[in-house]
Amino acid sequence: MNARSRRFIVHIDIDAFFAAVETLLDPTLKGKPVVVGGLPHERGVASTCSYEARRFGVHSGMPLAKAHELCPQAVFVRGNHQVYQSFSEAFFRLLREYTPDVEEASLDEAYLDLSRCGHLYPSFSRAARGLKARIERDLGLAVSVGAGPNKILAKLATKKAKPGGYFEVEPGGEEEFLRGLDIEALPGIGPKSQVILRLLNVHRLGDLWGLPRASLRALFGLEGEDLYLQSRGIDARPVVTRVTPKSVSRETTFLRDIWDTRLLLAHLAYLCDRLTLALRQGCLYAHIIEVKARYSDFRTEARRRLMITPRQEMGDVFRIARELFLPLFEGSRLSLRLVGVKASDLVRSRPRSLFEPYSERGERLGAAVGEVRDKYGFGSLLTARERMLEPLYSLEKERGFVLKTASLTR
DNA sequence: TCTGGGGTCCTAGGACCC
DNA sequence: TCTGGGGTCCTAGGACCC
Repeated sequence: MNARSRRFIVHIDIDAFFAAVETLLDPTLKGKPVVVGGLPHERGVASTCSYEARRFGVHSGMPLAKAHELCPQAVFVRGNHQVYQSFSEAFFRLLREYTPDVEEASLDEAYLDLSRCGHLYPSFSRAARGLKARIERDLGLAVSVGAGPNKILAKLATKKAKPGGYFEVEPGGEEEFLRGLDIEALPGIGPKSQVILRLLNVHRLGDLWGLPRASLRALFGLEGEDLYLQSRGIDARPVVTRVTPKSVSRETTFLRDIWDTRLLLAHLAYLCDRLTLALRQGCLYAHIIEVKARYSDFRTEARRRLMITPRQEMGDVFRIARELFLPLFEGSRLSLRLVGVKASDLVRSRPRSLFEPYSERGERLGAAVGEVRDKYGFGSLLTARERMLEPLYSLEKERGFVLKTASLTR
């Protein structure tokens, strides 16, 4: 098969992304264990940690307190998502110079389909290696790159390449490559599925080949079908260049559980404000608004509403969020550790409704508020309700109570 | 150890319709 | 008067990923 007709997928992943950016911004962190996600006494988990921290057994998803216990000398930073966002944008801009067929798998992870660009690259492998070198030079961040005839093989190749390497699964080499991999490596196999598979004495992808398709289907549903195929390196999923996100959400876990309804509503308003800002920036309207509450016992409940007319404005979204939230909260006897709000079933433009006159005033107000905030920061303009949070926030900041988020003043 | 925030996708069950 | 079956929509929740 020549290079022109072969499918060639590249998967690329920035190593320890948030920690790497922090080290770039503050070179004194170089060579030190770095944990991004919060300060050790705060509620939360590590979102990223440097390879130096991993040597102590720290990993992402680990509670901060535990990370501190394992590695007290680590540097703990809260992190700054706006900075990561701008690095991510630069990352994807560079990738799109190589091909328009780029899928944003996350902030720091992408799939590229080079197949359509065969005429540009005499050797796909060389193009992939060149891309890796280019990213590292221009961004100053180490990346791992995997390549293969489809997404699953490219992704697994990247795992093999970590940290900082390049690995390619060549045609014919799939079986040998896959056989010995731990089932944990397969995306989609989380803790729950692992328990089930290990009980069946399935530990490596090769072991999975012994299970009939019907058994996997019975055990895992549609996910089982994927398991059957992906464990054999079969994957027809295309690289998708998505234009519209499926959902947008904002949520906060408080440093201390909250019981005060007024305070909770004020925070809900603040989240709706941030959410609608994101919707406006993306020119998105939501058919579904959902509110989430996590109680002091860690139980989580959500309530959603489907709307015929999609919404974007703060006034509409908050009114609905509040109507969903109050019965949820008042029905429980517990204080809350988390509130969240989510918009989904998103559309690009708002269809005109015959029965609801289009609120030009509301849209213009939203746009104006957005402009001021883009220029002077989110905290430059707050609703009266959000102002309620401010004294409380500054009052208790030193003691590290209530609000972890510094976004109010950002 | 005490459990983030932002996402995607799937499933089960009830309502409703024909 | 005690009753089917299939399809679709909607809600709630959960597994999983980075």
